[in-house]
Amino acid sequence: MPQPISFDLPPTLDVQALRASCSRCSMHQLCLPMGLGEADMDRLDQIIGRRRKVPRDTILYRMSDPFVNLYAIRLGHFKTSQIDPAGEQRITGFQMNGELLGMDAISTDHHHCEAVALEDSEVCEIPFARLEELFSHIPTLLHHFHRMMSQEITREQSVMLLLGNMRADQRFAAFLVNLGSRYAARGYSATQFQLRMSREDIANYLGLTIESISRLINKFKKQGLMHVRNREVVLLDHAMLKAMAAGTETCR
Amino acid sequence: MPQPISFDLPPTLDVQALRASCSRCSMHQLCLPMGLGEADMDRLDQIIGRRRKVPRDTILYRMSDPFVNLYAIRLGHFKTSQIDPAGEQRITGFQMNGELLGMDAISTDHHHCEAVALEDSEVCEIPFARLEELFSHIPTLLHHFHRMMSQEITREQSVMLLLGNMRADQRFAAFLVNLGSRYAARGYSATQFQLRMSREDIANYLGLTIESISRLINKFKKQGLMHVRNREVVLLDHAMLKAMAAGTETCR
DNA sequence: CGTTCTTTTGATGATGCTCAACTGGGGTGG
DNA sequence: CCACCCCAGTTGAGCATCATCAAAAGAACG
Repeated sequence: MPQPISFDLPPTLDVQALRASCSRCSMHQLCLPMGLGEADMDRLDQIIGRRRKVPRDTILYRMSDPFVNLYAIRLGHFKTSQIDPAGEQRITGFQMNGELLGMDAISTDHHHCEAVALEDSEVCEIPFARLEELFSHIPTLLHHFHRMMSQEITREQSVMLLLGNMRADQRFAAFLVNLGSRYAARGYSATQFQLRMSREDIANYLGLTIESISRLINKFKKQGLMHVRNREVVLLDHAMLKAMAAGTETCR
Repeated sequence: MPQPISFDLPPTLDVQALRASCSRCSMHQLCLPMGLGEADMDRLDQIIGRRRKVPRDTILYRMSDPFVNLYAIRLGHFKTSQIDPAGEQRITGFQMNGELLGMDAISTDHHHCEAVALEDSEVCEIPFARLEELFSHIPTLLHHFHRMMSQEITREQSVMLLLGNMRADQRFAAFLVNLGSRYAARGYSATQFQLRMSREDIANYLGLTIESISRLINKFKKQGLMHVRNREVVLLDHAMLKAMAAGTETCR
């Protein structure tokens, strides 16, 4: 539910605080400004409209909304979903801070998926038209942007492999290991973290049912692969989980 | 098997003939030069190294080859495949003329998949570093390139939906309809075409077995949805196939 | 403390895989 | 020319995996 607006702070101060600043953002090593000098980072800052708070369960953009901005996640987690041909909501990915939302919308000028915050989050709005203008002046920025788009392509390829071949236990193991490594890249623990998404979201994303996820969690627990308490997860046998994801170890 | 090299033509003439020319290519409405004027098309031509023949079953590039070029398919068909964690070859897509190969390699400077010609084909080699230089001078080209990368992202998303949810008959119907619409975009029949790939490739791509594909073909035939003779296909009830792909019609 | 939503657990069944045998077309060599 | 082989594709029987349905148990929230 929306918070009441507070009137007791001078609005100018708020606007200042809301202005994005890549150089002071902890994510600038992973995010769009990666590898830029101070001067170029400032130029990027100038086009980034504003920092925007996105409360939990809020829709950042909907399917077929006109495409204006990319969004860099400054803080928090999102899920992206599409409506499949049969009319069902299907989750295509989970995104965390430092990642970019909306790249699939470039091709048609309309969003192909819907993005929802999994917790109270913050994004930087990046007007794409202005970003493209900037590219001709900052080749480094352009190149890194291409890397990020390409990375999204390879990410989706690995999901394709997962959904096309792997069995339920492999999928779930791969999911956990993937989350862990992304947290590790952000300086957090690779083996101990909180699931920001519901079991239902996980199941939906992995092409399984919520019941299957529940059973898998139980099986993994019994085998000493992990601890789970509600959404708190500890990966106890990371090596084994990786091997299972790779299909070299099977889970009895 | 490789053809013997012919020595009875002046090599200079060959080189001329092999030079790419976007303006004279029938694919320039779909491919990279879309929307460019003559002058800009010439500049693009200048960086495109050469037109290269790729005989059937030839590997255009392998996984983890260093990334130098993108390839625009001028003629023919390709498949791209990856080795999955379990060590199996898995097909991630089928590409036809006017489409771009290699975009997934940008992120790491190495190819993530292998591309093989399904028939005798021709590609244009596009040195990516030089293409990126050109972008700062031709914004239209840059924008269209972004659209193509974005399109690849949405293509993969739809495969994710297919592999994650759809049942075997839906997958196969979707596969056929998709091929048809791509042929239609190239001025060919949407309902009558030749499969360039083996049953095995189709099965692999759709996350099914070759036996399932065989049974599906039979079922579709019996229901009067299509004719199949070897690799020759006629879609008889296109509407029904589309409905099946969408899941609104079920196949008894 | 009840209500509601999420998660767990159990029983049953369908879908599509595995394994195995068979078919048919194209090429090769005697 | 025919026998043979080889490969791609087809067909059949049995089975594993995971979905479905149903119901209970547990967490979250007012």
